[in-house]
Amino acid sequence: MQFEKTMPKTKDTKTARETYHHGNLVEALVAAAIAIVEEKGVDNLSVREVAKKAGVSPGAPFRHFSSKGALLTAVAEQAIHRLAGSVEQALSTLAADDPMEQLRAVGMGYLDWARLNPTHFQIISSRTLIDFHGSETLVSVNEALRLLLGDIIRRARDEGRMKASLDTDDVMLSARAFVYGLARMYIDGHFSEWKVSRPPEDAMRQALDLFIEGLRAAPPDARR
Amino acid sequence: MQFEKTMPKTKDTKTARETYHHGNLVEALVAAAIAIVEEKGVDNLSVREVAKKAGVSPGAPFRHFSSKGALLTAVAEQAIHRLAGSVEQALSTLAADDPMEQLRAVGMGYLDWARLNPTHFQIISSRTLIDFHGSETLVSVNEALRLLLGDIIRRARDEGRMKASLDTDDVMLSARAFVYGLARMYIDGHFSEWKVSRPPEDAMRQALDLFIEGLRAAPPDARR
DNA sequence: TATGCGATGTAATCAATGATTACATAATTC
DNA sequence: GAATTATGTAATCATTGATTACATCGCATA
Repeated sequence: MQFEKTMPKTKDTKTARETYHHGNLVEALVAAAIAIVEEKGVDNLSVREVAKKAGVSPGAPFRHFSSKGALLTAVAEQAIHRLAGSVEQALSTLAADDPMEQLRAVGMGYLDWARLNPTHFQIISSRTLIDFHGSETLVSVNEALRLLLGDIIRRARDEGRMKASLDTDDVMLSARAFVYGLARMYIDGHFSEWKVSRPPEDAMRQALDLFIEGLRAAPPDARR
Repeated sequence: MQFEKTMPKTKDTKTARETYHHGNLVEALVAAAIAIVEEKGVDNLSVREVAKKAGVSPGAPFRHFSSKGALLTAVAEQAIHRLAGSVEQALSTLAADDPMEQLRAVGMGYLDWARLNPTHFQIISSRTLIDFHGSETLVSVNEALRLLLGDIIRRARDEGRMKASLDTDDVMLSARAFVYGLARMYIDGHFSEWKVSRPPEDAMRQALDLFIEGLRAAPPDARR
């Protein structure tokens, strides 16, 4: 949580910290970075300000993070766990064991998190701000989510709930592209240009439903 | 005279200048910015380097562009025209007057251009790098593309080629999100993580087909 | 408990960059 | 040909990421 040194300082050239050593600077830096990023966006984040917010000198963060990117990567690692949590949570609320419903839940869990955590979504989606492939955490959590999606799609197909003509890999890529595109359109500020007047979450849900309906197999007794 | 030493002797670059005034600095700056952006990415573009490439002092660009963003906006204005051209070109190659085919053509025109012009796509998609809404050109060309898509979708629906249950606005948003997501996944470097082993253009075409098939109405005599 | 060494933070500094201002020079207009 | 405007230069500033030399702490070990 917060430290007492963030309180108004009586002497501004020295920090109000009692000890020379911070105690837990790594966590404090990540927390400060998150706060700043949420307040002013990723583009307006400087290591100096992070250091200032944590109450240390401008060079201190570099003892723990070799670069600004490394600091943001730590932020991303925390973020992707929360994204995965949002997806799992959405899945867990389902009553029936229906793969098409699971597909929808995964999509909405992803979209909800992106909508509510736009700057974090931006960070974990970037491959220039952070060192994605250099982070075991980022790679593995991302892969777990991908495999989860693959399992659901495969099951939907095997159970005849999805068009048999569809290839699993194609559906995986398409589904990911679709939610990624929706999330990024929202975050990048394209919704206004596309006259999305409804609340974003409604528009996203409606669009997701449209996509999923396009995958669905006709019910077996649909002939007349 | 100072500027003589800034001129590369016997060099073939077009940055050499004999006169104090450049002559056409605005165009030269945009061209230089494009070259640098394509070579080193948007993130590594500095106004200084643009100025250097154009053979002028670091401050000169600010006589013509009030900020780095204004310069990039000019680049974006040129880019969006080329994007629109790619879409129109794709449409013009169609033989039959089939709205579903037109939908596919628009999508592929968009995706092809994004794939072949990744950094330009990034620029025109950004709302922080450039002043999108402050540019009449960007807004109007974007809107024209949106209206074009709307017309095609409406016609597909009216002609019974698309599921009657679908709302035009929903299809528009979904279609845009889908191609935007594909393009950004590719440009942001997500394809490798999603095990897209085929050539990107093939994967994109396959995915686009999948999406469009999901919209298509069953042929009237499809019952058995 | 004393001490020595590695870990952690500070201060000073560098280079790159976006941007501003005062000034110099060219081009244009009358 | 002089005055005016447009255009480019030079100098400078503030911010920032990053490095280095140094100060300080605190923990392990004897």
